[in-house]
Amino acid sequence: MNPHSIKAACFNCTLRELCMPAGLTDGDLDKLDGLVTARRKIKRGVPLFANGDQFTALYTIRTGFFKTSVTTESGRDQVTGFQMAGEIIGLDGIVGDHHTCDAIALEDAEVCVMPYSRIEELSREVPALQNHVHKMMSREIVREHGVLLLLGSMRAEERLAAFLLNLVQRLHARGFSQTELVLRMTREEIGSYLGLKLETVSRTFSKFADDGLIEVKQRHVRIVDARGLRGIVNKPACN
Amino acid sequence: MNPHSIKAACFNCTLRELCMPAGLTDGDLDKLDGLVTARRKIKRGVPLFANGDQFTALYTIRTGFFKTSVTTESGRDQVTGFQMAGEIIGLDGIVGDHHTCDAIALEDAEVCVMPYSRIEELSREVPALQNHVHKMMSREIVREHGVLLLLGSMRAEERLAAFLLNLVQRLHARGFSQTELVLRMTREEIGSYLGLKLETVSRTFSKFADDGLIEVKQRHVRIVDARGLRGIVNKPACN
DNA sequence: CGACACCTTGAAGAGGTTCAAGAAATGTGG
DNA sequence: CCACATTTCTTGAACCTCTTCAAGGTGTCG
Repeated sequence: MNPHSIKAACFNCTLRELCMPAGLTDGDLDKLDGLVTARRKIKRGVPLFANGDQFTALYTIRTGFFKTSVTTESGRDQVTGFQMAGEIIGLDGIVGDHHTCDAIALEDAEVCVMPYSRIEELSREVPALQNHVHKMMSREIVREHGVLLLLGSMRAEERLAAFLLNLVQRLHARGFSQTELVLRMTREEIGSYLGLKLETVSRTFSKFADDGLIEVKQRHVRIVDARGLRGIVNKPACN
Repeated sequence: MNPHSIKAACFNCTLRELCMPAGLTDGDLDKLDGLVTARRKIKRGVPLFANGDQFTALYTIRTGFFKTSVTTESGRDQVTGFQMAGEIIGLDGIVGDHHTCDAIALEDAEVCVMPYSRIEELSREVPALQNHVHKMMSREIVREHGVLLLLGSMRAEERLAAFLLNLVQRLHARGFSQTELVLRMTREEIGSYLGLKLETVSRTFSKFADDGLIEVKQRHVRIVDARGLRGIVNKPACN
């Protein structure tokens, strides 16, 4: 895959506004040629990188769906996020030259490989890229703040409602339905992310369905009453 | 406060190895002159910045102790971290030009103000600084991964043990005792951070004391059996 | 010294987990 | 293409951890 084809691909990529800084000049775009050195296809279930792997690059998801998770020596396991097209993974590796989490494809996927050394070089030359990189990292920090809030202060129903609304909102931003979604992950993975057991996730789905908030059939979910879900997340001002 | 005095202060600062990149040349140090434009004293209980404040700078803590917390419109509240000397706060503000959390001094404190625009400029010129900034942000992301693991998969005793060990380890890295510490935060703030109620925190402290793991007298804690605490955190390989 | 914030402890209750069994979907190999 | 194995999901019942509510104790600061 030669650099030229990559450049053309970035230029024409429908995801550009998701993963590239806005307002780049043509000169900037020329310089950013070579930021993405390769594409990589990842089969479902396969790690893009794993805990302990040498850190060399950040990855932008072109297609597919990933989960990231951390694991302790004692076998504890925590899903830290689910990532979809246009989102970046690998930021955890910068600090220690090695990745500290696993990134596993939940469906066949393709990513753009951006060697970190190039990111460093280019962001010295292109302030818009520099700013963009900083914002990506800051965004990830703020996202995790939200998850901390969820894990630290919400009950099962609130967590799952917030999770569904977040997922569907991100999918909608990518042109998918605002009301229908297909879960790419198992109940257990949802549970790990939300700090719940898979049985609790399943039961809560059933309860939402009983209450007429959603329709669930395995991994297919239809949001029937988004307002109702939002009510569940926001209402309890009790602390 | 003139730039020269700041430069001298950074140069001589005992915290330099905590908050500055290692291996700077004299030329680099000259360039980094002007990174810190001011110092700011913050009284206990006062916010350094608050949710919604315009983002202008990052702050390195010189002395004192902070907590950061996020709040929702519905009044939900979550402590996202406790920060001590040499640590940086404000990274949450980069993505949206406004801070999304509160940073409140838990004791009288002093911070070094580093305007973000200067950080951007200087890190284009000084690769060591650029790398350092990236690492700081990555470190924060990894730190939060750890908190997600804690909140998502640990029980009360495990959380509190992990919390104490983390605190004492960071204090030790700053030259304080490995076994004795004074908590700067209330039981309620610890509880918020750990996703527990203050009563549970209090009870768990008492239990640790009964079990001979620690001695507690209000905010004074003495680690009697660090190995035992580590055992609590690591043992349960059940998931 | 008195007011206020903070901490401790008990008892009852709720929410989530655990264990268990069965159903539904998915994938595999013949 | 079907049968079988495997994974995933659902649901029930008992249990346990943490929360809630309540009261009293301790420490701190003006």
